[in-house]
Amino acid sequence: MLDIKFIRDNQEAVKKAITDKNIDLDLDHLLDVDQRRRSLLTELESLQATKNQVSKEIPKLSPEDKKVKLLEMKEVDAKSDELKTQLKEVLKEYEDLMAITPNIPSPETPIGKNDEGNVPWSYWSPQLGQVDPKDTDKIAQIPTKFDFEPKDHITLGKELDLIDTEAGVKTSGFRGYYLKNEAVLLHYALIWHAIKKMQEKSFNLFTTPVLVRDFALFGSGHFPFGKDEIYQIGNPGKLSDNDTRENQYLAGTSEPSLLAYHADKILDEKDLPIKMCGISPCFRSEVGSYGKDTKGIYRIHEFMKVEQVVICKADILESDKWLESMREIAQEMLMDLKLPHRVLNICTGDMGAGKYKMYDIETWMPARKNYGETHSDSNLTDWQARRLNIRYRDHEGKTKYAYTLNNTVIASPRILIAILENYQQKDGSIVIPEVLRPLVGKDVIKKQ
RNA sequence: GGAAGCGUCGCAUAGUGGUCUAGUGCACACGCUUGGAAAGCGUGCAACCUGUCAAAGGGUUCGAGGGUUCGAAUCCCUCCGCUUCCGCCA
Repeated sequence: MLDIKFIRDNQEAVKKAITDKNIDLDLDHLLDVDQRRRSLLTELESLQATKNQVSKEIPKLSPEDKKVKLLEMKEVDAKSDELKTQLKEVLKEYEDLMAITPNIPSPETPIGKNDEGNVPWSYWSPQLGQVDPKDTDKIAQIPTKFDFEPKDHITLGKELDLIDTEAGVKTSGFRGYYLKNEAVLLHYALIWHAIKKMQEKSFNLFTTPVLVRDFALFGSGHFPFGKDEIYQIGNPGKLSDNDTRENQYLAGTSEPSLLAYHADKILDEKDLPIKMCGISPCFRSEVGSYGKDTKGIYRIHEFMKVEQVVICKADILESDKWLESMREIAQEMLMDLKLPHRVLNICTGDMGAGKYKMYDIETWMPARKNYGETHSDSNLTDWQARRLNIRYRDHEGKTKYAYTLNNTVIASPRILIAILENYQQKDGSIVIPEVLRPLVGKDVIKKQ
């Protein structure tokens, strides 16, 4: 959500954001609705003021004057009923339009229509370290080299009895899966490694509700844009269509729950930044991507994620700093695992309405012969905080909307694809990344 | 599933039809005081609409909506949310 006053004062910038982010919104229409909203409010409030005034005088009036006044009031009531009806409609439209008005992207954000407009920002491999995105020779050397034909994670998973998608589909439906044996150990080792890291970096740890209310998903910006992506639970025990009790939803990430933890609060500037780390199962319907990634465990309906969220004061420079330090944490995870990866500066068309600046981190997945998205780092400035009413009192005693940011720490089992495929050996075994060996309890996964 | 209660300006609380222009305490900000601090004293401290360079000023808002009434924080109805107790249960 943007401040309506900001929208009025910065129409060109907002229009540009709408165009660059491919949002279906006519800003002039919103401004027109806002104008009507305000004039109706003004008119209604002045009628109310008249009524209040008259009500005060009534007890002092003579019976005749009273009668006259009461007749006048009948007209005022009729008029104000009419205005209320109009206002209700206008307000509904206003709120719907405000909800989809995008945040202004950062000056460093590339302008582009879709993911093809994303710009590589840096590369990393265990051999080369940090690689400049312009150094094409070095970039070509980043992918893991094999002196044999590498297998994909599906084959590896089957041969080593680690992943069973056939049984998963039988039980759960399309995109179902079971993890087995060492894959289970790897899965939880990754999560444990991530949690411990976040605690060392003085993030507060949370297990979060996955079953959440509408407001949390609206607040994070997952509604109304990504509503299809979210599983709706409805009201268990709902008796009829007239039962208007709130629906509940299965969140696709712990971000909404972490943010909603501070909804409707006025924090103290001294308590900022608030660093939160959430661990939760995540559910995604993937309705928009039926044909994509239909094999294996790349695109699945349920997975586990360790997520980082920062709530900081309303300062672009400070929030930029947090975006970078959250990116570094995510990269540190991949460096711990010695996985080649790259950071993309996400363009306007691929970044989502609420975002100010966004990086994706993609990890090398040999069988795809490409990088696959494993992390997503975003600065939303005050766009989410306005929706969730997360404010703080600054050193002058003024209340301001806070800035919010989020990034993945680790999402599993997708990251297992990179581990299994990059760490596979000629003999069909898989070496376990060094940092995870103490947790998994062995060095290599071999065929029985 | 059954029963009862609650929702007031960041927090806590007062207010049960006109005196509410919503009081008080805490927290917070500024000032006075002080060697410095605490305490004390004073002032300020909600959102929105209007107005303005900014302000002053005016107006609306007591979970949401509707009703009764000349007049509602207060009475009635519906909804939303919360709490407690009983039952069932991992």
